[in-house]
Amino acid sequence: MPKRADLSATYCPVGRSAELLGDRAVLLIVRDLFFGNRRFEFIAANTGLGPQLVSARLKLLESEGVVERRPYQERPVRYEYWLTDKGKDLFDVLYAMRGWAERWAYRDGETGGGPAMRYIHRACGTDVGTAVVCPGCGASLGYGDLKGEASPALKAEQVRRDRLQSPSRG
Amino acid sequence: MPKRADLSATYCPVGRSAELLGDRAVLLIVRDLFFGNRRFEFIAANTGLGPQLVSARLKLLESEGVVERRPYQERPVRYEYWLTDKGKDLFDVLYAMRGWAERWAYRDGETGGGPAMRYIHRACGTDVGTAVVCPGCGASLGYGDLKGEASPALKAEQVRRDRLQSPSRG
DNA sequence: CTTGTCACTATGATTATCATAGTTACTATC
DNA sequence: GATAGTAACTATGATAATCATAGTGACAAG
Repeated sequence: MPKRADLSATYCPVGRSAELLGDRAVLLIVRDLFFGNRRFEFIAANTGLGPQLVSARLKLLESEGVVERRPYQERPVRYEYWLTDKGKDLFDVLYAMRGWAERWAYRDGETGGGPAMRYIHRACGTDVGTAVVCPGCGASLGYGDLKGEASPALKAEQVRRDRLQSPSRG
Repeated sequence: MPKRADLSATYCPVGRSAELLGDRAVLLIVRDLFFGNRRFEFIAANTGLGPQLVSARLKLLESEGVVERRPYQERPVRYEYWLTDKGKDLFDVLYAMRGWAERWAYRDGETGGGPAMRYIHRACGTDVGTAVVCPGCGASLGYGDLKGEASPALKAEQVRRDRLQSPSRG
């Protein structure tokens, strides 16, 4: 395709977000980073995206200040990708996307009765469903307030990263 | 590019949403529909997208049950596009995107001091800023609870649809 | 000195997107 | 009644993004 039109030259805030977030690869990578999946190879494996796409998008996200590259070892130098504050602030967007999908994107019983991903309010232990305000205690819910638990179906499909993320538990 | 990988075959709710929402054109079109911009030509003009893209995406959105096509006149038959309940439920996602952009995507003073788009809680009149819970009365905020007001900068750039949307006020 | 790990880059085929122009089905004006 | 709108699209060709697959560089371990 010809160079895609630059839509960031708008005053509309949705338009500005869309320039970055209107991209499957970006969304999936950011999702994985929220899940604690920080290594290049695992991001590529878990998202199903090719390495060039992952590489290109991580560079884009870094240049946008959403992601930060940090070496986690020398000899050989290897990098991990971490969300910055600007990146962590995308939680609301992904959480809203998740809520919409839970309500509309599954056939009945597809996930075995419950949601594909359950969220528990850490402070009071309530299962929040797809709410943005805790139905138990009324607190508003942001990044860090929630503990996610994937359903068995979702867990089964996620790339196992036990080996690398917890090398001592082998 | 080769046929893009189908990522909807996942149990991850963000992945399922991303299949539809990870697309600039989809986001911009849905935004315009929320703004009440329901005609093909105006959507194309206001989003800056070409007619083939708008056509293709509207068909996709219709097949996904997000958008509904309704004739607004016979002779010749002309259609408008309306959000279904499933489509209206995307409000939270776009509102979260807007909030993120307001906080991160503008240089200081770019919009003349305030946000690019101001939202007022209809029930109590409070300017909600980028909150998901009204800072005035504590109610949670969804589609219909808010009244949006574009900043002068944003207004100036939007396609004027006064003529067609209110034909009587000429 | 061969194998393995991890973070990438290179290549070629395929397809989505863009800009521009054209089509269809009418109404309104000259 | 021929021409000029209007609105919702479709057709065409150029270009660039994406995919699958393979390869590279830097090092560690056996």
